[in-house]
Amino acid sequence: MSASRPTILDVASRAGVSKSLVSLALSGSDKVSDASRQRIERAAQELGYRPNAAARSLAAKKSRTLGVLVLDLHNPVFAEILDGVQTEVRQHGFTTMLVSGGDDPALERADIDTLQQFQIEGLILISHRLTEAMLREVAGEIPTVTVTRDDIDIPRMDMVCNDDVEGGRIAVDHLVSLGHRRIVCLSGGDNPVSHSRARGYLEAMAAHGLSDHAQIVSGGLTDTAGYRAAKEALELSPTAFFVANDIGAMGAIAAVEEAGFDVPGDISVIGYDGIRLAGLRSVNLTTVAQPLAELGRLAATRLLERLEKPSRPAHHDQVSSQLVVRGTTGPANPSPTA
Amino acid sequence: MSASRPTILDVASRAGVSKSLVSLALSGSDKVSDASRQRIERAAQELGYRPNAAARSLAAKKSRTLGVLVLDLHNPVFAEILDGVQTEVRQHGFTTMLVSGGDDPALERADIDTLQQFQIEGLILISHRLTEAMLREVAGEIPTVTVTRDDIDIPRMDMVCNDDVEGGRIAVDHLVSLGHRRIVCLSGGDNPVSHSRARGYLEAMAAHGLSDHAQIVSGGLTDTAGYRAAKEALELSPTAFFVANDIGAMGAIAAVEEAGFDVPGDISVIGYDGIRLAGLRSVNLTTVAQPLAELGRLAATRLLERLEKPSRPAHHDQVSSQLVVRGTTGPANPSPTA
DNA sequence: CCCCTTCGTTGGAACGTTCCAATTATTATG
DNA sequence: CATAATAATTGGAACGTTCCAACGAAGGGG
Repeated sequence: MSASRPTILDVASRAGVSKSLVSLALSGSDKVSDASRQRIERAAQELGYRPNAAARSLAAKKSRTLGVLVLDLHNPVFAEILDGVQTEVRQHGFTTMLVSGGDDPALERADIDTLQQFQIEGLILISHRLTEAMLREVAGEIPTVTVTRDDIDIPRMDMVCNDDVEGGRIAVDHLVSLGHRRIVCLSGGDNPVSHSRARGYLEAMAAHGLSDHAQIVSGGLTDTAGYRAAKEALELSPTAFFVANDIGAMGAIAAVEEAGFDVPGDISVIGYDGIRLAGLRSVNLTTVAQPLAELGRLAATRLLERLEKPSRPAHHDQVSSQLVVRGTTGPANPSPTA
Repeated sequence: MSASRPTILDVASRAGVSKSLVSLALSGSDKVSDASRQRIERAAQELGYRPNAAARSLAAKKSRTLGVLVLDLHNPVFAEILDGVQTEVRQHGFTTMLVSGGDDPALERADIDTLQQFQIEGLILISHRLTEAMLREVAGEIPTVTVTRDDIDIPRMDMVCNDDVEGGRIAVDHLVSLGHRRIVCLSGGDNPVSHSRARGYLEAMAAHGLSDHAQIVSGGLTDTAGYRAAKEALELSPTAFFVANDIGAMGAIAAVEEAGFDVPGDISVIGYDGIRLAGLRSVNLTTVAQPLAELGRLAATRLLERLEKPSRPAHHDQVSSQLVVRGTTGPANPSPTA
């Protein structure tokens, strides 16, 4: 019937020392005698003592906690980035607090607010929904690193992202090498990531003298968005789709097959991200794979570095993607509609 | 040069009132004059004041925060349950703190520790990795509700789960109605969820007089686990697989197709969960769908109720699944191996 | 044998909030 | 117009921790 959780004072009295010494011992100070340390540890153990993070963060003025905001927990791509973040963060003795964001910038801003109320020391944004103004505001208040966007230059804000323009080019190069010319880009909508990928697409199309065939249909980054965009884009009688992300590509394939076409026999589809799921034989999606865990790891590293040295100039990391050829792309079929 | 974040005292002095009144006003007390309230709100606004959750939780002895532990962020099934949790929790003015759990019980236990340090008021466990002893310990310390497990009866611990036994039966009934007899169960391994589903499978097989054909191959709840289990189970020359979850089923289909069989022409595959992704035409998985968001919503509701009335006896909710017939199941092929 | 250093330990202030009891301002009542 | 009742506001204690200045006890050097 433990009235309430034991505090440091309970531990202190049980060990027969002062609360200060308990604090010292539990934080691993070297100026505590072995005898005391042992008694303290035993007392803590016996009482099932667990430090109160609220009190700690209040007194120490630091929380040893990092906030992480992700765009959409439904898309496994974020889980894979998160893996990288977690690994790195844990190694440094920090805790992460994860929020998944509502669907619009205001909600997302509110989530960051919540995070800040918990006195997080730094913020990792794996999302691009925030407006530039909001982002500036946030980055001004707290060390921030954004993952997956490279469109904004904010003084103290680190960015780690994939070279999405290059990725777009890689996708197009692959399709062109298979003989495709009517390649339609199913963009992920109005956000920096999708813009860059679309830009890479346009540049590569131009480089191949296919500017006349370049067409972008704007969708979103979910399966349904990919499905709808593909359905619409089918009107343009393409021989291939470059879809802005893997989950979207899976949706696009669904639309293509539903319309009675074969992938890749009639229409090739290439995605972007390199989520594990897409590697399954039954999905077997050709894609432009980002080093996802590495992206997360790097973001955590940069943030941790900045906590050490807050005034350091902004670091912009860019990692490269790699083409992963699987089963959804193949030689161009001259008349897929037939 | 904002030395540091504004506190309630800054707001108070700017509004020309005492800190107590600010506290009152900001918590929406009705005993604050309109004039004061307005001045306080304006001052807070202008200063960009954000309450310090650590201080608040310390003083109020409650954090208004719920902890959520999920088994595996890579499986979209958890995101869908989480949606339900979030909706409900937010409506009640609570915040949720999400941790994703390491791979083993000890790590998961450590994650719960972290959650507890943050003084969460209640815990939602969407995981079944904890040992019974750990679970008892945790549930003894903090109001807890577990989702997706129904194997343990702990005094104050609420449980909400799907009727997995019934679900297993539904799957088998469906396959049998299509003429299948050599139905192999690809179980999700050694955990309560998978056990129940397997039990439903066994019961239904028996009910149909197919006990002789009942065979369980143990795998896991990931795509790769499903893939491996299917590969192994192919030796048993089945005409259908009942896989313990959708992601696993996707892996299983990959294995089946890789072995040169057609789904569902040669071998039918039915999954379990009803994740949105599996509804995509390109996946088109027949499955036993749980009401995922509802599961999450219910869990949150029960937890919130318990916070009101901590001594209430444990509530065990069980929701029903529904068969969703899509494209991966079809009439039995008498000799798929041929 | 005294003083100085070092080691181990301690009490108290501080962190930013909530909550309560106490105080003051305002309004209603006879 | 005094008094009671009510409304609005306030200061101070408390929450559980960290951190700092200060303390006593040993030990070493002169």
